[in-house]
Amino acid sequence: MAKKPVKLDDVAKEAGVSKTTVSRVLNHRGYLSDETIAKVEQAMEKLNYRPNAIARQLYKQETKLVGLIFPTIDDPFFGQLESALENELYRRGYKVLMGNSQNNPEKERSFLRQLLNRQVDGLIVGAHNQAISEYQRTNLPIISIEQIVSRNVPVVASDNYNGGLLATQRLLDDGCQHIIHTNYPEDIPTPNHERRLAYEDLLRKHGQTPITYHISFDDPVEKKRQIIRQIFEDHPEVDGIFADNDTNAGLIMNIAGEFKRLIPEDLRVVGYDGANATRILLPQLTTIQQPINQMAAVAVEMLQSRINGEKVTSRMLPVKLLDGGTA
Amino acid sequence: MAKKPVKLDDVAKEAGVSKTTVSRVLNHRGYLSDETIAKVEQAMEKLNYRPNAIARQLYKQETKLVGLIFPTIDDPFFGQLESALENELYRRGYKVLMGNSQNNPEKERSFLRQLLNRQVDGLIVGAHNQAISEYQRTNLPIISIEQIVSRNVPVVASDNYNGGLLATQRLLDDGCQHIIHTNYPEDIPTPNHERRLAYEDLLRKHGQTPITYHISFDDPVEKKRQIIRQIFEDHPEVDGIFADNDTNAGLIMNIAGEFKRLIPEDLRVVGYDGANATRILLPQLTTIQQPINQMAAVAVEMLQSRINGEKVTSRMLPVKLLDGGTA
DNA sequence: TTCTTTGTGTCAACCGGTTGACACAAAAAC
DNA sequence: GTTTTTGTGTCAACCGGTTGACACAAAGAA
Repeated sequence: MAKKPVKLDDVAKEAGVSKTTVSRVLNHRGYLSDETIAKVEQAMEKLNYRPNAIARQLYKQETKLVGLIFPTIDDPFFGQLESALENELYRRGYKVLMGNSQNNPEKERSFLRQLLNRQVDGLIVGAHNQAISEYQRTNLPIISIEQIVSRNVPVVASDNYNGGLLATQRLLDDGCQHIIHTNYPEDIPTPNHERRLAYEDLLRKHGQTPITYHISFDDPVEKKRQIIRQIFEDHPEVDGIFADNDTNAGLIMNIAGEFKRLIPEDLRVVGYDGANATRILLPQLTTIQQPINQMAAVAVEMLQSRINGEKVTSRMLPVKLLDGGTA
Repeated sequence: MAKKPVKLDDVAKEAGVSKTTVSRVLNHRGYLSDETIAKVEQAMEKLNYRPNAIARQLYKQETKLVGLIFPTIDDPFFGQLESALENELYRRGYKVLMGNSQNNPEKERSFLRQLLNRQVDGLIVGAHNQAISEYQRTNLPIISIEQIVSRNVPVVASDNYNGGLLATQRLLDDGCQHIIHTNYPEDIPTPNHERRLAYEDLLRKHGQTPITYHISFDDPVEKKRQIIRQIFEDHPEVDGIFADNDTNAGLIMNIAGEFKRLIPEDLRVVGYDGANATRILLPQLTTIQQPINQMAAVAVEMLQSRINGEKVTSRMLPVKLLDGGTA
């Protein structure tokens, strides 16, 4: 039952030529007579020959594989991002090795270590874990998205500071007097953190006191809901919320209902991300839209350059405010 | 600049032993003295040695990679499904090669052809394209999810017929007189199609005329919206809709607003899937929940069995109705 | 003392492709 | 009629690990 797979040699024997000739037919190189090509192709067809990709990779020293390391894929933002990355990479002949770190440093490290063993030609990462030393001492081409990984890894990010300004300004323009912000609980300078800085800077300039609640990206939903309820309990006067992502904005809108707040009459909400899936399910949400597909395209382009041995520098892309009805 | 990567031989030389010994240290096999082990490990550390995974794969004839072929990953259902699959596979020591067919048969075929070249140890597929002959003539272990691929590929599906019954029954119990269904436009017997059959059977049993509108999964959103508007225009009397997925249910709820229908007073809606992301953004939606994580676990378990050379048979998992407020 | 057994490590073949070097015949140039 | 060019194909080394077969020394058994 377990018949051995057909190999190059078998085809060569069947066609009455040498391995080299078959390989040449396969790769269209060197001089071949039409007659020989036909013979070889018939033999391949007859034996249903499939070349062993691993053997080729070993010799060529390239796998045409790119690893993606992100926290999860079950999320509107990351789903769209990885989907766009896969598309761009496929166009350039790369396939994708996907690793979800789940914000588990152990898993991320183990994953990384394996990919570093010449399993991939490059890496695009956006996982939240810092300080994984493996990122430093490798010369595998790496690009990071919306995340600072290491000094020598170029970053693709959207203009988070301006996004924070746009969102906060909109709430101010709406006349909100008590604007609260939710953000990811980190004091380290991630791009996301810029959103908070913009919010705080602008709010202070307008004489309001910034208040930021921390919601971990990977907390279970129920915990997120708890924190949001806490906002309404601690600050019943709140009349504007700038959420650091659309999922949280969605939760806020639901819980506002629990507290009998009408949106946008009693409470205005601005989200962040503007991913496809949330645009479809929550079209009424006003949000800051990141150019997700463009970020993917740029990241892949940069990675390709690095694989080609060129130097690249970090890039920042513009965001825009998308009008729904919630602010 | 382009310093050659360190190889097994270099480590052997550094430690003053043979390749075999280093390989043994690496794989913990055979008799080794503590002294030798220490010497070798020091040498590996000093040279920052990383074993070449490709070379190992070539000899071992296994890659510890599993390919996933699905229409897209930018979708609540598929996002959660692939996320769960990745998790389960990782637990068993497999990494994931992701391919989004985008319902592009060309891409799916090309992808498949490449993976078949001994790039992966197995495949889990849920792409919508039928009749890709490559699926037939390979003896690579394959499991399919919610999709019929080929006679010899076992399927993991949820109980779609019962899901259709539950949804339709709920609308009937609510007293709906004019129930419409949306489904994917295929006449071939996919598991999804069972939802429609259940709807039609049950509706006829209650003396109502089944009406099904077709919405392609991969249509652009605007087209989907058009079709839904058409429903309200063609059938202003509609008072219940059973959507074949939650995204469509979300669109229906939005467009119901355009037509001044209140939910659930004027119109009741039942969705399908109950994925995490939609549960968070649309908690008010009544829907049929597929056991997505469990389906992933079962699929991986089945795949592992097939890789081990055991026979497996298709499995069907139960669904349940989740109460929101829309029906 | 001689014959196992156990510990330690080396040799060389192997996995399945790719390719530079080279052989040889036929056609073209001198 | 040589010499050069062009077309066609083969040989053998190589990519970087893994492992069965085997050599040899030291310890234990007969």
